Amino acid sequence: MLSIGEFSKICKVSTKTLRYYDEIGLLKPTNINLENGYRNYSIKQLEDMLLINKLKMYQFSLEEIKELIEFKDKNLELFYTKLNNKKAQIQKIISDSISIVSEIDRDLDDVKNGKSLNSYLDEIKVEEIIFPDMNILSKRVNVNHQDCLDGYDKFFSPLFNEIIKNKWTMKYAPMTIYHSNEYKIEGYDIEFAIPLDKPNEKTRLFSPGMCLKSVLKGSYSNITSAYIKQKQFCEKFGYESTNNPFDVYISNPYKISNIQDLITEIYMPVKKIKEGIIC
Amino acid sequence: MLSIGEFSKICKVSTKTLRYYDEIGLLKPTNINLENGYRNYSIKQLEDMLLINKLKMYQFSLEEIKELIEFKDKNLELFYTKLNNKKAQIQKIISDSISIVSEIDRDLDDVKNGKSLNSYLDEIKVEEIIFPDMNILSKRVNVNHQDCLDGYDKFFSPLFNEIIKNKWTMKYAPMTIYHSNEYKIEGYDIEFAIPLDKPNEKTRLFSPGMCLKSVLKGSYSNITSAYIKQKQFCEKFGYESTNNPFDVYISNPYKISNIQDLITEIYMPVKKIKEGIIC
DNA sequence: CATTGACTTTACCCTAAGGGGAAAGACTAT
DNA sequence: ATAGTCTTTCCCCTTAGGGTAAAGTCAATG
Repeated sequence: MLSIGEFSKICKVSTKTLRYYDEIGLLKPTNINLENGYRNYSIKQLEDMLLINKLKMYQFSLEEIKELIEFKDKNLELFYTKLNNKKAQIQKIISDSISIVSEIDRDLDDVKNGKSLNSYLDEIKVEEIIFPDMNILSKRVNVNHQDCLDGYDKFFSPLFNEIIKNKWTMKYAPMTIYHSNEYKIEGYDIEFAIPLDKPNEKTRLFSPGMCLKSVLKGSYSNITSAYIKQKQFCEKFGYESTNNPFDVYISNPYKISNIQDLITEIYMPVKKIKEGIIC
Repeated sequence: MLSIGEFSKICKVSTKTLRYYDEIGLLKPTNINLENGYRNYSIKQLEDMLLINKLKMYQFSLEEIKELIEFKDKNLELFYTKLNNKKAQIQKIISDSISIVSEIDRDLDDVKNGKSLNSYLDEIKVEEIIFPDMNILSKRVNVNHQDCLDGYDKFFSPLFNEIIKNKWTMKYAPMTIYHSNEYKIEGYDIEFAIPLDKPNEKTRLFSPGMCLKSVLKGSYSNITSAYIKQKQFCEKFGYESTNNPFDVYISNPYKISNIQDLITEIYMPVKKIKEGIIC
């Protein structure tokens, strides 16, 4: 039997940690002295601790490790699957980290050349246009964060299927209209819409009128940059936003191999509030 | 001027987050309505938020981001340095993650073959020996976690220098004797020692006597495995630890390119408490 | 003018994995 | 008996906000 101090010394784990693992039921000492409350660990538990440390290194949470240890002896297949999933997660971290490093490299270059880190904003252009009226077939959905990561394909698919079934004809690229007023973790209220050539009983008229338009190339994650440029444009030239913004997906993300080739149009319906301000 | 909700919508940042950034002083609204306490943000602050999000993606803490934003305009060099350091940190994460993936691969293989995840323990052998008495030149240091990661070179160097200066002769490989009784975050009490061929006024006699010995190949991070095997050996064959464990660094880590080639001997001074138990 | 619904405010409690420290009891050696 | 070490429980702290509640505010509607 080992005292908590001896156990700690051998495993190089603090006594604080051991008491915490006892508390959450991850590694309970084999016996506890009833007289003084001292924890006693068995030699066998050293190996348990070794496994816990290994799984911790693999970035499992303590909750997951608790489950895994239960499954280790009962359900080896599940154990294998979980380990495999974790491997995929870490591989994703690797690829994400590689992207981040290359983005930092671009920024380092900018700093060296005396440019601002936000200088890429200058590449986003804003223009005023009149968006033509459209008859759209649409569906409003509450979209959560995971859905955003998965892509919008699953929300557009039913609409595409209905169009094919009824032999309707698309007139323009698919779009999303943002009805949420605020960013919240639980999700956005998004209308997925496809413009058709003729109205029918399932369509509604979409008539945003005067809009600011920006063209976004590459990942959607830069979309806020376009919003910001449009807001700056509004302030500078005296426009005011009148309605919900919407996006048009010019290129189909599923037919494009390089994310840099993605093209999305960002629209913000506006009205003029001041005339003749030119900067 | 933008209300917190408008600002949130454009930047895709929750109002909760904006209030928190106000609280910690990271992004204070340009003005606050004195009558109702409403926060008002300027269009210019949208870009500040964009920068904050970028730096957050780079895994800077909010505290660091606060500093960085202050330095951005004053001290561009420091900004550049911090960005570069972060890049190095992320590259370290990448290389660590790659090691972890390959280790998971080994484990997946083990699971497939029906082996335990701790099966590598079987490769660590334990034997009983009598460790010869040594005259050691030593220095006791309180070593913290960062020192461990940096390597022990900086603690051995002064000893080597003294040996060279006095033209003494080394008799055996350098070693570390562990005096700490517990693993703590603030550090270990470690004695760095080099055995000399002859005693002198600076040396002390190191006489551990009967020891259990294991040979560890590869990274020191597996050292606890050796401790555990020795503890198991004690229990099985009736030994008891009598003194502080120590390690001998057979191969010089600075002359070895592949970490797998590292050889360290792990010793635990013991006495026999039971005889003739063979399993 | 009153009401309704949307928006905003502050305030309080919660997260994961322990770390730090205090106060009190327990053990061992002198 | 006393000192020094070990161990116990208890309470507060960390990051970057999320969840919820109660209360005040705003704009639009009846």
